[in-house]
Amino acid sequence: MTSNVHMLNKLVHVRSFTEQSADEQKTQSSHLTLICWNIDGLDPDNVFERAKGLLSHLGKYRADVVLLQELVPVSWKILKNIMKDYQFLQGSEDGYFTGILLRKDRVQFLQSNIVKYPTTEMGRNLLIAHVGHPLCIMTSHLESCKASSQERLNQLRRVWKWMKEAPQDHTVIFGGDTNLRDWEVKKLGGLPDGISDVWLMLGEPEESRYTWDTSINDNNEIPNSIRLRFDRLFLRAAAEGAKLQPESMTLIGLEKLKCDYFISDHWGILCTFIFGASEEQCVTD
Amino acid sequence: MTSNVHMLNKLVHVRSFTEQSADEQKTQSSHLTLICWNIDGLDPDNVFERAKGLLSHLGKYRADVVLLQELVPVSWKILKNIMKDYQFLQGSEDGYFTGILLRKDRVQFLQSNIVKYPTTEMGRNLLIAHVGHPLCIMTSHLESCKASSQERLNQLRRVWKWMKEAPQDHTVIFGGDTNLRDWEVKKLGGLPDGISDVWLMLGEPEESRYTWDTSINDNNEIPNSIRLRFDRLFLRAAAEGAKLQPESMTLIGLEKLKCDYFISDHWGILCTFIFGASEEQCVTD
DNA sequence: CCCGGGAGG
DNA sequence: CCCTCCCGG
Repeated sequence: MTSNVHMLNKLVHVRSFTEQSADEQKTQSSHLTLICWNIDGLDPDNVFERAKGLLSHLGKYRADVVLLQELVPVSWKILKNIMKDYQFLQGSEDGYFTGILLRKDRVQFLQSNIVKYPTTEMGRNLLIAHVGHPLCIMTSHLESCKASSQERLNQLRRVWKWMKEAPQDHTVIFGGDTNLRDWEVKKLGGLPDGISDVWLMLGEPEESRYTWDTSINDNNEIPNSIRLRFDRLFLRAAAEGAKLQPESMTLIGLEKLKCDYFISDHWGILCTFIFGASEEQCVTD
Repeated sequence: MTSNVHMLNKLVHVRSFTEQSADEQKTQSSHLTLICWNIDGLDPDNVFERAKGLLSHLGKYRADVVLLQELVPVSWKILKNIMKDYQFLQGSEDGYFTGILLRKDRVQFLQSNIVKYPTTEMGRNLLIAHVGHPLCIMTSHLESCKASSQERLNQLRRVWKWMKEAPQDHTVIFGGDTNLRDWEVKKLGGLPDGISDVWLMLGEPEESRYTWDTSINDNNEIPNSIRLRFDRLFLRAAAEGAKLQPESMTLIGLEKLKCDYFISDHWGILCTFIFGASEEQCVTD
């Protein structure tokens, strides 16, 4: 394990994690950037090259907030050893788990919280970080597989409940691998009042619809072409004051590595938000 | 195949199919008796002993109408060769199929009809017989297995439509293996106006609720105890004039054969109806 | 003809 | 982590 970390420290361009581009400085005060990605840490194939690819993306975008799912201890250690300018929060110590990475010079960590799903059979939970602005950042990897729809929807209801009950002065951003099918959200009566799906807010851009797509991604060697929007961001606005508006959403990790694998069987989501006055304020002020 | 029929002709007491009990004569003018049974003709085990058991029951009750599902050509030939006093109508020539058997001295056959289910993947259809009184008799074996719920409900809607649209002077009796779960009927908004579930009309007698019951019936070697009301009778009253009222419903085929098998994995339904004046007539005449 | 799990595509 | 098929319970 330790030698793996050393090897990767050599492989990646550590430089990229400490420098800051001019473009980035230009926008940093008005924007929040976020990456959400299930990195398929359970797949034992081409672990090093895939980790290298992941680090390359994380270093390229230097997002303010990184939400990861299917981390395993070895990948966690690798990231932690290289991304020294991020605060690391993990959903669990062992098995596979989620993580929240907060860029220290951009978001001020205040406190974190782990919420258990009482009936999960896959060890899933909800990881929450309260940070400055104020923001509440959440991630989860909801129960996998079609057959676990009921449990997944239980977990989704719990996520939505926590989003609603977060402090009213906080903007709440949830990002995760929801494993959701559209009919499941419909079954719950659609999104609850006050919670928005960021991809819907952006007008359902077709090019960032499917985050899991076996018509392109053959990491899992699934012969059927199946495309699903498993990975989603939800937003709950703060009650008043400055609001956060989604600005763009693109998918990352779309390129094949030399080993003929993709970084993960999921694409990553790169999303930018813009801090702005609330609509109410625009009208009334 | 032919030798099978000969063997069974020797085995069964053919006598029972031509004699008539005193009790039967007493009630025949006022009552209609019906048997509905999925006889599991696809199960290749103990075919002769099970067929013998079936013939024994059919000879014992000499029902006016017998509705069978999962007949196969060999069982069809056996029954046809022995039950000479019945008119035989079959839903199909090959594979497995449904049949309507009409006791010639009790019900007058007028015409029959086979209605295709356009999207069945299991070759299912609706078999209809118009007989005197006038009655319209229907049977079907709706799409099997939980996974085929959607197709099964399509077929159920079609059955109900045909029941509703039968000539208004006819009483309509449907009996078959519906493979229905209660939640599926609820999903359709319950029984449509004008169509009744005979078991419900009789006050939901607990002892004839489950027609498929692996807690007792081990023909399928299913270790879990699962009880379902797959086999159902529906009734649509004639618009006016004499009505048919359900009187009793009992399950048959509950006893084990010497081979340690039951006749079928389904119990049979034995149902009696009584011809009587309609409620309206009772009040107004 | 139930359910769940495992293999293969 | 898709789906279907098959098998065992």
